[in-house]
Amino acid sequence: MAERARRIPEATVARLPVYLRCLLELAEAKIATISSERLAELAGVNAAKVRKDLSYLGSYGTRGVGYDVEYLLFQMSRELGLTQDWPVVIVGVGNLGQALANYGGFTDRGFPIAALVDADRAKVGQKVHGNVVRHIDELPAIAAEVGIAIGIIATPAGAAQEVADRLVAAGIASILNFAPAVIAVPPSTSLRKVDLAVELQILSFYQQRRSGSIAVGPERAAN
Amino acid sequence: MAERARRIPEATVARLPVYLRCLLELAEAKIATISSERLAELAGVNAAKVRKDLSYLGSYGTRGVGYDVEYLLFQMSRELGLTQDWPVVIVGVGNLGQALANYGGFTDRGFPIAALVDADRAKVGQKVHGNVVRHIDELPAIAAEVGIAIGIIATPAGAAQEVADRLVAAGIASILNFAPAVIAVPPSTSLRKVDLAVELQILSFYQQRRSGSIAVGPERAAN
DNA sequence: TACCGCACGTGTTCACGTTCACATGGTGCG
DNA sequence: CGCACCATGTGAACGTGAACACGTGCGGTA
Repeated sequence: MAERARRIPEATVARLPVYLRCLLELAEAKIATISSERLAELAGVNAAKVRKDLSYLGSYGTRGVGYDVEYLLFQMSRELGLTQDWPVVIVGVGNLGQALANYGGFTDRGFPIAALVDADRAKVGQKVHGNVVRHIDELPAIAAEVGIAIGIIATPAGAAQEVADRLVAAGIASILNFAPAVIAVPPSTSLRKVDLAVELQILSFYQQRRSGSIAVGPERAAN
Repeated sequence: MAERARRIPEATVARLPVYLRCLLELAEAKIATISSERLAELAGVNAAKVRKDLSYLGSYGTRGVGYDVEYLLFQMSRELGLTQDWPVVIVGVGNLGQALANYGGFTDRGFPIAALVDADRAKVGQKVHGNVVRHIDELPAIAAEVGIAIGIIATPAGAAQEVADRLVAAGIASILNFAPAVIAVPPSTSLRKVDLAVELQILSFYQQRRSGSIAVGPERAAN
């Protein structure tokens, strides 16, 4: 609602949720104030980066003192859009899809699983973690019913692009892709991907290097 | 074995597995030769980046023609260390751990699940996807038995750091962390993380921006 | 009320990765 | 045998993000 015109670098956006989690832990431990140095330690980055990242949100710290945990939590939640729930639909009720549905960590953090859909009519009607599986053809109807914000693709690679197209057509503008495939979406849609095989292959690369010759490696995760 | 002294940028390493997957598809379709432009399209990047990335591996292309799919596949597999299997241990046999064990996609791609361990003795002895769950205290013994290369942390956040310490102590130098927690490892250890909640919160940020004011968003995933 | 110390906020410097544009050299045709 | 075409490989420009260092302002103390 305010004049939120300031641009936040993508790299910073990716770190905000990590800070948020640290702040939640601090709040739970009844710690009222935190310095950039200490927060940096918890988040596994350096202090200068923390200060710069937080400065994009506004000047919420107090010089000579640090940041008020509760206040920063509030501001950050607001900025990340976590003051409201964002209903999620999971497409694909195979191994991964079911695991995600059963995970539970989503609903807790403001991402309730509003629907499960699958292309296989044999799976339609099954109950997974309290949700009935519906057919993917119903996607537009479901999206309209409950205002679904985010679609999670948990299908085999071959189906991923078509599912993405359907999600976009249903008006869903945020997609998280678990399928091992590159998919294209319009510029107005946000797309993120999680590919387990890719992660393992990256680890394999450095492992290989370590065994083969003089040690070279990335010490820190680069998400 | 060779004088593999050239340094490959981390960003490039993260893209190699994607190229690899595209090449596998091409090989399956009996396509013998591929241009950087076409490969770029498949991988969802631009052609210049493809050429630069591939040039780090060596000069494996032919000017005026393109890249030989089979040959490039071979060279890339070698570079990524995929000519051998890398046994994996999954720590934590909860929802996520079981899903990963059942997934199957790992073994196919050269990352056989060699062991499952958990701290909960009630779970020890259970069978998951053909593997018997063993106690985490046995980790050093298991690691020595089969040469385990990679450890996957699928525990709750609270246990993650201790598990990481134990993996490192057992001589495992590559870790993939699914727990929603920041963990520290020695510089000689490779660490990558996958955090589902973080991914959703990043999507939430852009979704929020889109609803609130003039549309701003990252069109492409940035892994 | 004035001074001192401390931690934030930020302008600057530096390194990395991306993009561009073109020289290079291989292929095939006439 | 030579020429024209074409896609690779790469140096250089550009942009973004990381690291640094210091100015700034607030709180505490005497």
